[in-house]
Amino acid sequence: MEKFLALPQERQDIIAAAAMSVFGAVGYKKAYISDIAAAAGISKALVFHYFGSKKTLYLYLIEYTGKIMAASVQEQRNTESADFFEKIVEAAKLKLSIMNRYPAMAGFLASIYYEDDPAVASEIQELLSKGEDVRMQIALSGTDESKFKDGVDPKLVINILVKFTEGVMGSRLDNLVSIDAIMLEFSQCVDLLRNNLYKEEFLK
Amino acid sequence: MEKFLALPQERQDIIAAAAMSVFGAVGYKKAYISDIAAAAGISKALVFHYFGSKKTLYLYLIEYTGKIMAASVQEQRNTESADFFEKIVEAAKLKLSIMNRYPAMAGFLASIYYEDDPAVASEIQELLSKGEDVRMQIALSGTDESKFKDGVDPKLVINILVKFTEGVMGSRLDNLVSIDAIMLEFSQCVDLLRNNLYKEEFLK
DNA sequence: AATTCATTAACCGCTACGGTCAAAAGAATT
DNA sequence: AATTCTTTTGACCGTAGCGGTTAATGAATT
Repeated sequence: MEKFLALPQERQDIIAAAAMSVFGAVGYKKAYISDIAAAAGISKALVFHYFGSKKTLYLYLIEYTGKIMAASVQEQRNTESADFFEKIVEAAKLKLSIMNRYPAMAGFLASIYYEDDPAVASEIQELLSKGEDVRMQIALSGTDESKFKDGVDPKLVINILVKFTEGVMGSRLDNLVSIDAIMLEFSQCVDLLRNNLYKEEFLK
Repeated sequence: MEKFLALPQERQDIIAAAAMSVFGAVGYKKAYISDIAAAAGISKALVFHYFGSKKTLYLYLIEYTGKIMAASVQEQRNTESADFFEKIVEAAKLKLSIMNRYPAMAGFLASIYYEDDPAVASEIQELLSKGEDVRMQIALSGTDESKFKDGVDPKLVINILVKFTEGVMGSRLDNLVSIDAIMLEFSQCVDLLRNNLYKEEFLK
């Protein structure tokens, strides 16, 4: 695997993205090295040259994504936005930026959760315990309920925002709209909600 | 295929669900009859006895789901709710009820969209042209903009609701929460939005 | 008991998988 | 330009397992 790590970063990204994409789409067993190689635009033999075996590649990806997730959560902790809506937006921005750099990662991480092939099942638990979902951590942490208008249930607002965010993230998986456009739209929507759900006096 | 159609409905449902689930998860080529048979709790040979070939089974499912979709859209047309929010709720209810009866159908339909195996590619266009997405039809049809408060952009509201709905539907795919609970929560959220985004005089 | 029909285990030919390797194709060095 | 060294691949191997068939099993019907 040293061979692979000696490659220029850009090349590593291409290959890792191809592998994550294929593994994520069909799971460990049905993810064929030939598919991954084709997606990366290299020969099958070269993949084996870099990683030695399919299992090694898979485990490398788990470790790799785990590190990125951990670093992201860390980064999130540093931006201590006070306001509830701001937190949501920050979390979404972070996740979108990750998905921008590693477009296939979300699908890969999701697939790990369901993977049950005995060849790799045991090694998976490790990552799962570490890489908690970013959004939930943010959304569920101390909401300042007093800011909401009377009659507005904060739990429902959280639910709307979480599901809305999931919907936005989901739509990103396929299509071709730019990150910036999505993020702008997202911010506007969140603003609209804040403007109409917060009491007047808390609108900045 | 007459053999299959002669089966009790419940049995047909089990087998169709298993097939949709596997096809939907991994696509036509990597969906093995042995996997489908195992998921349905029957032998591989029996699947061939019912359908003759993998392709026949696949095409049958496309036709089958197409009919259900068409019937649903029809049913939707009959419930002419006047109000925008009500329309959203009605559409979501309809889709949830379909997903309740045919849990694997959403995934299967989604997968059809990306299917590019030459063995079945041509036959797929047929369904795609017919089975337009239910939500969009509803959401984008004549919105009564005048009801919204000043400063509330209806496009953003539609976006929030569509993405929120997608998020709700997506969460349904995995977990075990009951349809009713989801639907109740969903209605509450939509109500909350209406109560805060409509002008006072339109809140019934 | 003979007939019919649903169901399957065992099988067949063949595709294509994971993995190897010798050699082609480039770079770098002399 | 010849030589060495590294990167990359086409062709190959053994084998797992695919789509599909068939003979046999068993339950029900007459």
